[in-house]
Formats: sequence, C-alpha cells, structure tokens
Amino acid sequence: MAWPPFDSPCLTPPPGDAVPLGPCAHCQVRHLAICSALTHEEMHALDAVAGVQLLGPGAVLARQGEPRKHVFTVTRGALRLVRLSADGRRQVAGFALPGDFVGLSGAPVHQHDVEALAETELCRFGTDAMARLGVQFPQLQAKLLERACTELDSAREQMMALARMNPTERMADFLLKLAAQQARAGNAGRSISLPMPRADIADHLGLTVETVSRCLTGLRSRGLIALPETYRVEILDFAGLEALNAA
Amino acid sequence: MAWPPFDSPCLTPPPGDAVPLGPCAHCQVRHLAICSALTHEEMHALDAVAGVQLLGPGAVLARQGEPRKHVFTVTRGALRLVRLSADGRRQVAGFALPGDFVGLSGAPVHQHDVEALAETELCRFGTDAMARLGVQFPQLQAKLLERACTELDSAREQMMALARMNPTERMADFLLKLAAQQARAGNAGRSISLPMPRADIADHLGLTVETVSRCLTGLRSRGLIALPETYRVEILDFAGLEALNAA
DNA sequence: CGCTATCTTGACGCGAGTCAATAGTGGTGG
DNA sequence: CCACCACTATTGACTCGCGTCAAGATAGCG
Repeated sequence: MAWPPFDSPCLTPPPGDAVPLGPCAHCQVRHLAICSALTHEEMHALDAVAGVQLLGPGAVLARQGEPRKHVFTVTRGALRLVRLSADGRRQVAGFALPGDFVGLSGAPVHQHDVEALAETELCRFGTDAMARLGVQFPQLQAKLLERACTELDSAREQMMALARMNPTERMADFLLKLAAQQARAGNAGRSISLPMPRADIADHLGLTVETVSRCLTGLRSRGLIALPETYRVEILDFAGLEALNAA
Repeated sequence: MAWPPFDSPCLTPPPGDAVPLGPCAHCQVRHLAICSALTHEEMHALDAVAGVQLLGPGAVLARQGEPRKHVFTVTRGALRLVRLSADGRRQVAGFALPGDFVGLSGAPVHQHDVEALAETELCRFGTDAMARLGVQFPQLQAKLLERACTELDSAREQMMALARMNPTERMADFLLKLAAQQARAGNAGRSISLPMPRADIADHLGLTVETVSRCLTGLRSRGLIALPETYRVEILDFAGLEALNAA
C-alpha cells in the first residue's frame, strides 16, 4: 500500500508563550489544542497524565466497538475516522489534523475506526484521568465542551453538504475547508496537501472515487484549481469555488 | 397553516425522586434532561436562573445568525432546527423533543432557525449564567459535555445515513429513531406520532416530499408499517425495518 | 361549501452510480 | 538499471433511481 505523502505542517507557537516542563514543553500545537489558555497548574496536571504515541502510515489507533479508554490530541500527521456498516458501506466521518482533538463521544465504545494517514504523533490521555481533571479544573472541561460544540457545528454543516449539495459543490466545499484548516495550522499559500487517497474523499462526501475524480477534473478544466500532483491541489480561484457552494 | 397534531408525551418522573422548589418542582423531564443527577445545591442554582418560555405552533425561537443568548431544555412539544442556504436549499438538522437540550454550539450566533412544531414549553437559561454555573458546578458541565458528545455521535450517524443509505433505508432509520426517542420519553407501543410535516422529514433526510411519500407507501405495502393517520405511524415489523438499514 | 395547503400518485428525464478499460505511480526483484 | 507487478487514479459508456413536473386526492378552516 502506497500512502499519500504528507508534510505535516511545522507549527510554531506564538513567541512569548510561557512553556511548561514535561512532554508539553515542546508541543507545537498548544495554541491550537485544548491545552491553550490553561493555567500553569492545569497544564502541569494535564502534563502528568499525558503520554506520547506514534503511529506509522496505515496504523490503527482504535477500532469501532472497542472500549474507549483514551482521548488524543493530534500533534503531527493526520488521521481518518471511518465507520463501516455490516454490508461494507463505508463512511469517513472526518479527518483529524494537528491541533485536533480525537475521541469525543458519548458512548463507552469507539464509534469509528481511527487510522493514521501518515506518520502521526499523538498526545494521549486516559478517559478516566480526563474526566477527573475535568471536574477538578472547570476551565479545562469548558475547553472540551467548546471543542465538542465546534465539532457538532461542523458535523451539522457536513450534513447539509451531504444532503443538499451536488458532487461538484461538495468537492469545492471540502477543498475550501481543508485549505482553511491548513491555513489555520500555519500552512499559508493556495497549495494544499491531500493527505488522504481519493477513496477517503469519496467516502467522506458520499460519492464514488470515479465521481471525485471527475469533479476534480471538472474544477481544473474550469480554471478553479490546479492539480500539480495527485495529492496536492492549488486553489486558483478562491471566489469561484466559494460561489459554487453558495450557502 | 395547519400543523400536525402532537400529543406531547405526558412524562412521569420516577417516584421517590427528591423534588426541589421553584419552576423545576413540577418539571416532567428532569429524569431525561441535564438536570438529572444534580445535587440539591446545583438544582437550586440552576433553578434560580431558569425561566419558562411558551411557543405556539410555528413560533420562531431563534433565527440563523442571531446572537445566541440562551440555551433551552424542551419540557413539552417539539422543535425543528432548520438551516437555509442563500439559494433556498433547506436542511433540517434535527428535531428536539421533551428532555432534549437545545442551543449547544461553538459559535456566538445561532447556526439554525429554531421553530416550534406544536405548542411547546421550554426551560430557558442564559448562556452567560450557564457558563458561570458550569465552572461553579463541574458535574453540571460534565452533563453538558456528555450531552454534546451524544449529539455529536448522532449527528455523525446521520451523516452515514445521508451519505450511504437509499431513501427507503433512511426512512426506516428515521422511524426507528423516532420510535426509540418516544419510547424513552414514556410513549410505549408501536404507534408513533410524526409531529412534523412531510417536507420537514424530506429536508431532514435529504429527499423530496414526493420521495418521502413514496417510501412510506412502499413500507406500508410491504407490511412493515401502517399509516392510520397522516401524522401517525404504526410499526408492524420492527425487525423488518431494522433489516433495511443493516448498519 | 369552497378555498388553500398538504399529501399522494403518475410520467418523464437527467445525473451520479456501475462496470470496464486505460493510464499513472511506487515498490520489488531479477 | 530496468522490467514487472500491484495499486490507485482517470476516463468512457451505459443504466437506473430519484428529482422534477404535473395532476388528483385529502384535510383543515373560514
């Protein structure tokens, strides 16, 4: 299996930011993650229960139905959240990039397979420890709640896309969101990386690989994007793409 | 405008449950809502900032884009969460029935129109007050987080339905979820009430009214359901419906 | 009793899925 | 180093399910 090349954004935290001891000392995503805006006391408590985990491309972090014992912050690389139905239908609920929090769920077992799309580094917390810290440090729990609500908003937006947009519109929407996410993570410019194969895009947007391919070709021939490499998209006409998914 | 008749479930809290003073004293949904499993102190604090709000059928509780100043618990009736795009496309993100919590969002403005489907009673809390109480009473905030995560799970399940199921499967899935929700709220039996018009079902499932109608007819002619009234469905073959959306 | 809005049913066309063939890409071993 | 292989992506031809348009049925309300 050949995996898309993914040069994970090399994040630089804002200068002057007080850095605690421990594994978090060199964390590149603190300004994006739930760890931001915590007091030193809170940071240290979090630090004490945090562990680092490394995944190679294709490695499985969790399987649908397994007991949910940890939650994670992605510090490098990329993950996909996959749900498989009994008859083989596949849905990619989302992708997690550096700064994203993984594992929020109301259920005691994982609702998705979580798989690495590239070499990925994670910050791991036990769910028990996290629950304890949440009660002890309400600001931390407030962060988690905020994160969950943001995820909820974006899940509902994805529902709109799946229910009411045509394939080309979904594709444009997806590219713009990916561009925004990578811009937020520090990757400036119009060139965005696609850390996932076409099949994942298809299963994320409720399409087939063929349709994804056709849509990309279509957008290119309309001059809205360029495809310098298979796993790289250059956005040529930002406004044109936005006009497509006029929401 | 004629609205579907909706006999909101008459909920009976478990006996022996300690009842606080104030508006919450007679609340019928405490055992379902975020208010459950709180200490007396927490209950009283919540009580102090709670207000009751009544809505007639069709009344608008909030509009997309408006500042989000309150969150709500539905105590009676039914709401729909509607998102409208600039070009008129409509998506019903979900329905809120008694016990459901409304208003969780990461954004400072409402992401949906919130409209009453029937005579509806709500318990209202200011977002500021709720944030304050959340920090003061970590168990309450933990409840909120749990609720948000549950909503997230179900939003992601809806994504699967929208992306990968055919219209009949979506309809079966929808009916089963509605039945489960009404069973949880105390309405036993196979007869379930549809508090919303067909157009809302269509916009929830990413279909057209015509397709919704045809699917219902199809399920009836296959002997899986009966349609004694326009706004009422009787589930005749539970297993048969579940076999359709074999997830 | 008729008006209006909703729901149901029917006929038709198109867009996206399916199937199939070709092109590209990366990895491996001779 | 290059030939081969496995896998992924692209492109094309065809089919059919669901949306669209239109008509009729049903129900609530003045």
